[in-house]
Amino acid sequence: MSHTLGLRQAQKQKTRQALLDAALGLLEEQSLSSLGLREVTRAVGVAPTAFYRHFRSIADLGTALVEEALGSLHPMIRTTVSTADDHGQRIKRAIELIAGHVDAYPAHVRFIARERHGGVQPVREAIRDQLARFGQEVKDELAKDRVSVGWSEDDLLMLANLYVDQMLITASLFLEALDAPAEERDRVCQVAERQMRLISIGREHWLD
Amino acid sequence: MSHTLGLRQAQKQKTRQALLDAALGLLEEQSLSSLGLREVTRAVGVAPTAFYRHFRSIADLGTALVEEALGSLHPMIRTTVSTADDHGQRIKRAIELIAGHVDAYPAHVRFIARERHGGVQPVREAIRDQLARFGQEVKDELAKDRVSVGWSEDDLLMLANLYVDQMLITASLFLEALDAPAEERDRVCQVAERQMRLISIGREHWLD
DNA sequence: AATTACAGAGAACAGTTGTTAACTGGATGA
DNA sequence: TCATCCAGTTAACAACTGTTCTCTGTAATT
Repeated sequence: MSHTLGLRQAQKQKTRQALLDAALGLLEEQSLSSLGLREVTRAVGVAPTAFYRHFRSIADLGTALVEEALGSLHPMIRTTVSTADDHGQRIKRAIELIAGHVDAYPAHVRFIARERHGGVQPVREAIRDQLARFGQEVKDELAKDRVSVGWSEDDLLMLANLYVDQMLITASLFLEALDAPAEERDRVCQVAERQMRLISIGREHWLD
Repeated sequence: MSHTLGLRQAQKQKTRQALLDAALGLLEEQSLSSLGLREVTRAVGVAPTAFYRHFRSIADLGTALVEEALGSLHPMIRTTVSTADDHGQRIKRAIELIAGHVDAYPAHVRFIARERHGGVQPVREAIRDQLARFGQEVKDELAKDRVSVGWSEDDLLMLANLYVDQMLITASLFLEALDAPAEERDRVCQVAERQMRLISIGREHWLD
């Protein structure tokens, strides 16, 4: 089942990706609900009507961006949470992984943080669904840990979602500190690590 | 120093408030960066140009909304955190207070959640400043607690900000559950309470 | 009673927006 | 080779945007 994707489809996917990239760029200084279809096509250098060959609407493009930003992140999360080494080290690695991801894909992170509570319903729902998946996956990994014996399913999911939210908060802080001096970035790093540690301590004493 | 506010100024403040209210209403299904000046004046029933008598721009109106939504909340937070009774009861009261506030001012809460990471810089900064104030105030109250002896200033502020973020997350969850059946709302309530309790447990064992 | 200040109205401006329809030209499959 | 498909173009549409300038009526001041 090889699909070598003829010249036709290849070019189509190329402009589709160009539209997504241009939109993501424009969204650094505005929200999705104010992003214009013509604005996007103009940035790509293509006729406004060409937009409809790829997306029904801006909201549709938005949900595609959600998939692009979060879809490929699931394996990353799983391995990070599951890898079992020293507790303190694990937290440090998680924080560094978040920092690295924000460095590599700042626009994607900004988009998710911005549109999670943004003005476009379908996009909010797409993000909510993805984050719920993250929650389930983190829960599954936590369940394997020996610290989790005696925990109810509900409590495991509660903790998993707490971790997921905390990751997003941390990512957002790193984003704000992107152009800040190194000392500021270090400070954010330390605060994030301590918050994560405090939650983990709460986890260890949950059943007392 | 009495200022009985002549007829003139009284009427002006009235339309100003009408503009704020109309904007807040329109923002339930879009973001600030897509809110139009004419849209707001039309909703109030006033000429577009009248807008400039009250605000320089939509961003300016946005920062006024931030003040309206968060400015009067400081005393509420202080007393809630400071009141010293049974630990479990304190958390329950805090959650109920958040739920009540979301019920009473859903549009304000939505506005803050949406524009905290939204596309309008001055508004983001206004919200960030207010939340930083909340963090400081919570820290001040936490410092008075006997559980806080031996804590560094940095760690106290770290914890305070963790609480503040958690309050916002909780408020946002209540908002999503506003039109949901009572059982769903109860579920949200219980999850929020447990997350808050887990953080508090982490706090108690922080110095181990 | 006469003058000033000023909230709001009205009209006009150059640009912008989403969406429609009909069209073009090169890749695709028979 | 020829007919078909379809990504992208062109042109046009009514509706909308923020902002300027000028004007009006009435409250506030003298």
